[in-house]
Amino acid sequence: MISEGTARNLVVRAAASLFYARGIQAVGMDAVRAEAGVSLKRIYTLFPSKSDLVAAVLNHRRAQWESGLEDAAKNCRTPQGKLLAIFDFLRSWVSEGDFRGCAFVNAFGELSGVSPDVAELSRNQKAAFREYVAELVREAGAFQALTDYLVILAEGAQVIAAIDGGVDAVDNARSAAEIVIANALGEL
Amino acid sequence: MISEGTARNLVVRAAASLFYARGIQAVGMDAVRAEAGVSLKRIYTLFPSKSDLVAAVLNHRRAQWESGLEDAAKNCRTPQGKLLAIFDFLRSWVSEGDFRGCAFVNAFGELSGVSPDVAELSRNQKAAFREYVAELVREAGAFQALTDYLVILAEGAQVIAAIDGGVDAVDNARSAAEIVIANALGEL
DNA sequence: TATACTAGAGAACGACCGTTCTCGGCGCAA
DNA sequence: TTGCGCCGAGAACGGTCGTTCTCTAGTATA
Repeated sequence: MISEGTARNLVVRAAASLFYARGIQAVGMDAVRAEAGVSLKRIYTLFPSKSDLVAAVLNHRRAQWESGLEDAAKNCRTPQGKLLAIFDFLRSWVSEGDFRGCAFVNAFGELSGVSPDVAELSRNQKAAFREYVAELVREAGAFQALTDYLVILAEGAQVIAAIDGGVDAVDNARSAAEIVIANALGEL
Repeated sequence: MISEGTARNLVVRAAASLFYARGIQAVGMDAVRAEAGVSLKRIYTLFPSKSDLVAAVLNHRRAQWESGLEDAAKNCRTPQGKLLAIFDFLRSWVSEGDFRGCAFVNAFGELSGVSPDVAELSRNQKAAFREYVAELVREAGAFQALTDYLVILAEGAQVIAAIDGGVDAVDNARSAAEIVIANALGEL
């Protein structure tokens, strides 16, 4: 039999993929069962309700996002480079083909009106991303407003890339980021 | 009895408000009936299915967005002023209190995976907004990449404002817009 | 081998939703 | 006044979903 940890992973990954592709409410627990290859009974011992599974999926997404960001920043030496690496990471993610926007933005739009938990998880993820950017902006010695400029560009790029279906928005956001970074460092 | 046109308006406005507040799938047709004060039978003669009502709501949202944009631009003489007026319009909308992001972005995140119609209506709205910005950028004599910078800032501001629940993101986006506009006009 | 336990497959259950139908009442034409 | 047609209220229907239950089969232990 599959170990508990493995089963949990299978379920979270299957649910993450299905929720992301079709929306959360459009995916029934039976579809998760079929995709994960884990029985309904098992799923319900791992996650007492669908809401708990949704929360686990969002936590999984957040971990993915954060490790992706750090991987992209790893090879950059300067804070400015790490800030621009955000857009390199976005570019590779958007290029994967099944890109459909930020999972937190989608979940927030679909469920924040009826699920305070989803709303809070989304808020937390955005706050954590903002703090990640803020720290880099401090290291770069730029004024703090740059933080919000870059966060807004990154979120806007994801929205437009999802709806337009191309990678152009990310490249454009990166160009705009270069402009506001240069401006914030007094290089213009 | 209520005239057909009036009933149609009542239904679309009620549905727009409920869909926006709670998400589309979370709102049943019976809730629309209660909010609009129009019988289910009547609703189904006006809109053959819920999908048709969703499409009507999105068209209504698009008209609202476009007239709001034009109202905000009306008092501005220069193209640059009209471009910045986008963020003034966003500011007043976000400040209304029940703001929960762009209805098209929310609908896209919730339904684009299962409804090509919703996906297309969202794409069309974003394309129209982009064209509105592009025309102003042409009039301003700036290079065309500015169009995408501003569109991305506007969308990002809406996402962050929705999740954070404040108006700051819009003000920050406006500041960033001023920087990229000045840059595009060679004023830096 | 016999037994007790466990897990999976899938049926079952209750709730809800989109959509249609029924029924009772109101207005209107002759 | 009488019949006719339209309307709203709400019941009804078929389907789906989240969640639980049943039944069967396999396994480990004594």
